[in-house]
Amino acid sequence: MATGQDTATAAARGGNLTAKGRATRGRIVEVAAQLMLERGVARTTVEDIQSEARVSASQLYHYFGDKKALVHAVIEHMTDQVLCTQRQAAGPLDSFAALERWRDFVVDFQRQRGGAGGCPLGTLVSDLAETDPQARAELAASLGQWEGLLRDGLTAMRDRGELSPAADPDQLALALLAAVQGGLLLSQARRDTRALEVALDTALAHLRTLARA
Amino acid sequence: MATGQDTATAAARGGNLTAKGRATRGRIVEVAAQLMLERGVARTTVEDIQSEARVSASQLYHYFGDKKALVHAVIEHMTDQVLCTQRQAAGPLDSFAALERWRDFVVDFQRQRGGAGGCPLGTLVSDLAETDPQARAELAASLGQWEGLLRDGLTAMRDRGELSPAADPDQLALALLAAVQGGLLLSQARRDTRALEVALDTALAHLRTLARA
DNA sequence: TAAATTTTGGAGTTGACACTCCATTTTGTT
DNA sequence: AACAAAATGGAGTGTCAACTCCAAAATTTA
Repeated sequence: MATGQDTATAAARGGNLTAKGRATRGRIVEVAAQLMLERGVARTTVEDIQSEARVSASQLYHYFGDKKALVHAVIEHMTDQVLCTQRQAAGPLDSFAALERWRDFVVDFQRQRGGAGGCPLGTLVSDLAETDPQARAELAASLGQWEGLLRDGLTAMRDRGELSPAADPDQLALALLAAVQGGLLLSQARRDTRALEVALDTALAHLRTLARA
Repeated sequence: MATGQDTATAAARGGNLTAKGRATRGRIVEVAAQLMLERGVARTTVEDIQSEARVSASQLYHYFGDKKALVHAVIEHMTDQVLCTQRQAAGPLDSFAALERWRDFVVDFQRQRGGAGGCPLGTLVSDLAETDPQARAELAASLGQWEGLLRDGLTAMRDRGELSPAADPDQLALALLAAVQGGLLLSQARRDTRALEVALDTALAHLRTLARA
C-alpha cells in the first residue's frame, strides 16, 4: 500500500539518518527554500541548489526522490518557519496590545527585507496552486493553522469581553490573514512597506470598532 | 538611443501591422496570458503557446523579439483587461450601493472560476517581482491605477458627505485593494470563495463605520 | 576488527526548450 | 500586372536541466 509519498527515498522517510545525514538534508532544504522563495520553484534548478548547498547530485537524490519531493519538504519547512515565528516572536494574540505588537513584528519583518519578497506561504500558493494539487492542499492546511492562531486570540478576547459578542472570530481571523497576504503582495510590488502597514492598520481599526460589548 | 525595448521586433513596435497580423499577434498574447496565468511564466513554454495559438515559431518570433517581450505584452494585456473590466462592469465606485455591486462582481468572477486562479495582476507580481525588475515596476504601476479607481470613488463619497471627513481615501483604497488581493490568494488556496467574501465584507463593514460626518 | 549501512563524488544520458534560418505564400501598393 | 512588404512553414541548433549510475569513502553495528 503506497503512502502517497512514493517519490521519497528510504533515507527521506524513516529516521534512519545519521547526524551528518540530517545536517546535509537540512542544508539542502534550507537552501532550496530560500532559492524557491526568491526565484520561484520552476526557475530554481537542482543544480543551483547543489552548488549553493555544496552537495553532489547523488546526495540530493539520496535524500529526495525527485524535485517534487523536495518541494514538498520546502512547504513543510516554510510552514514550520512561519508558525513557529508567529507563535514565539508574537506570542498569543489575545489583546489589542498583543495585536499591535504583532502588526509591528510583521511590518518589521518586511522592512528588513527591503520590501522585497512576499509571504513565504502566499508566494508558494501563487506558484503551485494551479499545477500541483497536493501542494495546494498542504498550503491551504498551513494557512488554516495560521488562521487558527489568529482565531484563538480573537476568541479569547471575545470571551473575556474585550470584543463585542457580536464579533465573529472566524470571519475576523480570515480577514486579518487576508490583510497580511494582500498587504505583503502589494508591498512586494511597490518595494515598500506602506501597503502592508495600511492594510494591517485598517484591519486593526475595524477590530477596535468591535471593542467591548 | 535605445528605447528600452530592444527585444521588440519591428513588427511589434510600429503600426505596420496588417489586419491579419494584428489578429495573429492578439491571438498569441491572449493564449500566452491564459497559460502564464494558470501555469506561471516559467512553466509556460513558447511551444505550448505556439500549438495553442496555432502559430509557427517564426510567427511568434516575428511579433515578439523573445519570451521576455512576450511577457511584457502579457502584462499590458492583463492590465487593460483588469482595468477595463473594473471600469465597465463595475462603474464608478462612488456610493455604498456601487461598492456592494463591485463586491458581488468580484466574488462572482472568482466563483465562475471555481475558486481557482488568483488575481491576474497579483499572480504576475508574485511570479515576476523578484526576477524581473522591469515587470515588477510595470505591475506596480498597474496596481496603482486600480488603486486610483477605488480612491476616486471614495474621494467622491467623502466630498459628497457620504463618508466622514476624517476618512482617508488614500488609505482606504489601498486597504480595499489589499483585501481583494489577499482574499483572492486565500480563495485560490482553498478552492472556494469564502475567504474573498469575508475579506471584502469586512473591508466594506469598516467603510460603513466611517459613514456620514 | 569486520561486515553492513549510510553518505558522497562526479561523469554520463535523455529530453526539453528558447531561439535561428531560409524558403514560400499571402497581402498591400502603384 | 508587377513589385515590395508582411506573414507563414517548419526543420534545425545549442544549451541547459532533471535524473541515473557505479564506485568509493565514511560511519555505524556486531
